[in-house]
Amino acid sequence: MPISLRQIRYFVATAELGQISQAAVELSISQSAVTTAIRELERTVNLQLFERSSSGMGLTPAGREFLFHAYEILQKVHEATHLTIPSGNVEGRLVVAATYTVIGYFLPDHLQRLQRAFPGLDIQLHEVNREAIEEGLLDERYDIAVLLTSNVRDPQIASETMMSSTRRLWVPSRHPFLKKARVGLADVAREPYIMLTVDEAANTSLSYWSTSHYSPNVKLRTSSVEAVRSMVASGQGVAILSDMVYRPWSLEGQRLETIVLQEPVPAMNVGLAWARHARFNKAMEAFRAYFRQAFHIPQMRTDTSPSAPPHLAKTDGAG
Amino acid sequence: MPISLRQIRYFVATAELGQISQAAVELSISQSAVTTAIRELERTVNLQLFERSSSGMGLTPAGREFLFHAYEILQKVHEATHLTIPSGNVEGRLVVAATYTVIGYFLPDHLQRLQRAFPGLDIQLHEVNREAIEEGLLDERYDIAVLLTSNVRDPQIASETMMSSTRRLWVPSRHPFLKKARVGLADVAREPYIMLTVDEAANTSLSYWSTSHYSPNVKLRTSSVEAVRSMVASGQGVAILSDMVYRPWSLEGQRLETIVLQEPVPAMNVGLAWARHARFNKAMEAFRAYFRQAFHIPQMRTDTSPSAPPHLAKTDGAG
DNA sequence: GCTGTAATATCAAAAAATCAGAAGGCCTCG
DNA sequence: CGAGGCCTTCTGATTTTTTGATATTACAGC
Repeated sequence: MPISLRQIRYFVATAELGQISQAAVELSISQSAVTTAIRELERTVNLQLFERSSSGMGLTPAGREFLFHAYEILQKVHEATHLTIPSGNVEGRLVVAATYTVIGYFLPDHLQRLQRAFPGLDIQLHEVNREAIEEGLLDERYDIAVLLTSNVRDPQIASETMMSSTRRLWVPSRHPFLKKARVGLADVAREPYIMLTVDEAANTSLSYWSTSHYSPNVKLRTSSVEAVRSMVASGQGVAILSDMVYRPWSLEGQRLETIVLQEPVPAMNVGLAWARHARFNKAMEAFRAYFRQAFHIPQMRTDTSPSAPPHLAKTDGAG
Repeated sequence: MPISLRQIRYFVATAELGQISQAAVELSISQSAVTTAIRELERTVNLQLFERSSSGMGLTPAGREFLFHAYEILQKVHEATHLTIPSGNVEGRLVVAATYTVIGYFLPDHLQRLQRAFPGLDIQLHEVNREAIEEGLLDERYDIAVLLTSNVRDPQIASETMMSSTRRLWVPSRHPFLKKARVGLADVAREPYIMLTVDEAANTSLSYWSTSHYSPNVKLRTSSVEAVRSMVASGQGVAILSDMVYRPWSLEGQRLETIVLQEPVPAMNVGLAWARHARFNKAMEAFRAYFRQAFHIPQMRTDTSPSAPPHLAKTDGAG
């Protein structure tokens, strides 16, 4: 018999609360219903997920593994049931420039979704650095760009931040830092440090470390967020990571805590940029509209496209 | 009302077959059951997923997006229901060395799963290059290593390949190459090329390109597999990618084909390595057993641990 | 313009899954 | 050794899902 989401939901509630009876209260159903659902679940996956005791239900190793997958499933289901689909049927070519790190760690999913949302849109992606992007936008070689907006210099370039994620210190649970009133870079400098080498993190790190008088004691550099998480969780070091890599749930045995540092650490801002003088065509509007909805930025009216966005009209009436 | 996996399964079948009646046959249930399930699904996600016509059901853009998510959900469910859990309760520390690329693109998931499977196992991960790994294994500074096994040189190092994935040429559908009897590097050299910069792909590429007399016409270098897929699918270039990044389903509008190249292109081999003289302790056995089961390599008996693996005993009786 | 065909939609009854509540067993703690 | 938690099992009630028959719609051929 195939499993159901109902079973997964009951399983997760029980795993989190450690007791079927508690889970039943949480789920507002009877406790026997939960018992049966879990029994059937165990039977169909052919694994013992819980250790039964008089004090409740404790996860077995198999159960922990299953819980992890269960979270992933529920996460995907949530995503699927909360789709916001950009409307319209845009045709045409859009020449997009993006920086290396944005292409690597930010764009991929969005490119896929854009392709699905606008099958008629032909997105030509170019990987160039910030300077070349600014030039290219003004030259009209690129229609629009995706980059770290805090780095944009040229006043003729307009930009809009889509995602800003603050950076925090990640430590294993029971780490002494958690008992301190305040933790600063001076403290961090004395700990082994796991450095993430994506998204200019390494460069940005250097910038904020250099303004302090300390430097991180780098134990390992890696481009894998998961590796950083694993290593921090297992007590091999600490890291300063942006909230972008936040996971909505933590897992037993995967104990991570975050601390806001005493010193201000710059946030990571990713967003769009375009030439102020540019006219927004349908493709550009669609691209922008997609990102606005993806990051829950209030939509603007799209009645009179092609048109320059309102706040551009102020500085450049040639829309 | 929350959605159910049943609805998702019916939705997927209908989306794939284009007709509710066909899907009903495929699912061995009545047509009206499918109709109802899909109607309810559309109602709860509040999206029109299909365009109804007298010829059947065509996906709307929202439907295509949902289908993508539906596949992900079913994929996760499949994973969750087919867990193979390494047994045992291993305690202790394991010092693991791995190369940069392996840490970045191969280990993360496995590290997580290992942590869950063996909560008592304290994995100390070190990122070092191949040479240092070989030295470190012989010095007993590292217990075991994960690396590209084809690169291992020292005969005192034993290795075991876990995953071998061949590289193929990826082209958009309707590409002229698909009509050719044979495609070689000479042909590829004339096409814009999207180069993936992970897993030593760039280096390896150079090695097989250099043995030919051609060189790729690199249009874009990126570390994102998804970006490569997007760009190849939208006709912006071709790429030579390993099967490791294979996705079990393709999506309309995401049309990719693969071609085996005329010239032999080296496969990518990832695996474990250890010093031949090393005794396998419980932690090492567990580590190895985990990977063996993860990649469906026949299990060996683990009765008399600690012990050297059988094929080592031949060359080194000091097990 | 019929008309046949092939598709989805609708509806009431039947079947299946799920649920609540009660009874029972096991364990722990006082 | 008894009370209180907790999980399990059982039964009948309830809800969901399926079925099978019956519209309804669009299209193609005559």
